[in-house]
Amino acid sequence: MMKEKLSAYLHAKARLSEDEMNQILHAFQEKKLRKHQYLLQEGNVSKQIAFVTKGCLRLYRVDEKDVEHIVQFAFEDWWMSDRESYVTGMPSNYHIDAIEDSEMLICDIDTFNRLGKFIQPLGDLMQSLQSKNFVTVQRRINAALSYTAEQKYQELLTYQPEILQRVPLAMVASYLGITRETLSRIRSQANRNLK
Amino acid sequence: MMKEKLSAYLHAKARLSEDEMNQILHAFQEKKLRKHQYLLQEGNVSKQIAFVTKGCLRLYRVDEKDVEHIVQFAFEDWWMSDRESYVTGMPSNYHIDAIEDSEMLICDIDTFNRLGKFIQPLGDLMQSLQSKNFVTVQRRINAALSYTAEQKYQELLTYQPEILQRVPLAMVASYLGITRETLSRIRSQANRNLK
DNA sequence: CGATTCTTTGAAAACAGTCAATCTGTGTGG
DNA sequence: CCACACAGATTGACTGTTTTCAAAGAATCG
Repeated sequence: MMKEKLSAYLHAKARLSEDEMNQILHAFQEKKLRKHQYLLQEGNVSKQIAFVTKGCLRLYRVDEKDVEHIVQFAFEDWWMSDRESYVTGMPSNYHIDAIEDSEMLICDIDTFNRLGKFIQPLGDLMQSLQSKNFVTVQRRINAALSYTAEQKYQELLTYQPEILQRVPLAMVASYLGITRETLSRIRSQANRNLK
Repeated sequence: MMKEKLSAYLHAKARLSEDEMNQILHAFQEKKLRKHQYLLQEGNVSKQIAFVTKGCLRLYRVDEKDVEHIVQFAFEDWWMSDRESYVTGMPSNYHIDAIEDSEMLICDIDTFNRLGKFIQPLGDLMQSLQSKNFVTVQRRINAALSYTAEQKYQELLTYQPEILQRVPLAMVASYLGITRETLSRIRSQANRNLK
């Protein structure tokens, strides 16, 4: 069931032979998390990549004052990993947990990279995802550095409305780098302006 | 002279045969820019990648109020391109110009990618640079979203002091997403605390 | 219901931005 | 060698936005 989802996803995005597809699917393991359960805890070195088939994961950092800062969400058909920890080989500064009951497929990153190297279409797909991700991230930097709270909210509405529809507002605020109170005020003001 | 710099750089970072090295060097063209001259202007589609051999380039966006927001600097031995415009194929929202008299080698991105695909060590190098860049960028997002102006400055001191040593403070401020006045006040206060 | 969890609202405080003036250093032309 | 212009940096007073803290109001779930 989970593997069928990944298979459908890969089928839609890359041209793979039956053999290649099986190789890839074979490398993944199923995993389920209930709401609030962890995939990764701070202090561990992360060597896994997850493909979400159901639910939603979040990647976040906790600062000195115990405030959470969400870096990324991952819904169905999205990939999630702590790339920073993987790249640096250092223990992770991040947590990954499920914000809904979720199902995912897990693969060791080294294994996955090897697959990407030997199976061209998979490598190309990953390359292209990285590029798209880069654009998202760059937009995010721009927003964080130069937008007001209100502009950040508008940008989210424009480019990632699915987040707003799916995630508690307190987490949206954390993702935007503002407080929940500020987000709440912006929204109520935006509503008033509509009328 | 410029090509020797690139050659030395590649030699240090990747194992390339003489033939491969020549292929790569051959794809690049020399270019010089005086201070304030443009490599890329907003509204164009960018298809080039630059390897800086001397001086310093900056990539920046200009907002509705004509305020500049610097996304990235590139000193000697750094790469610079407007990846967003390349990935999306849309006209660029960014400018690239020289903030010192600079020299660089230019290559068409498609050509360069093709080289990376056929010359494994080059592809691997680029992959690894992307990964490192990813970590930098992620740190930048964290800083932008959750740090005070002072913390951002401290982070820059720790992780990218070369920027501080090289670039006018007004540009440092723009890179940090704060005003030059605020940066100035932070610095004078930091000095006072030292005594 | 009762108990979390999530969201909203209000008032005060902190932080950074804006505007305007001044200061500093560097280089150029007389 | 001086004077002036210019770019960059600093300072002060004021304004505005966002955070903080505290409390209360919805919504959801067993």
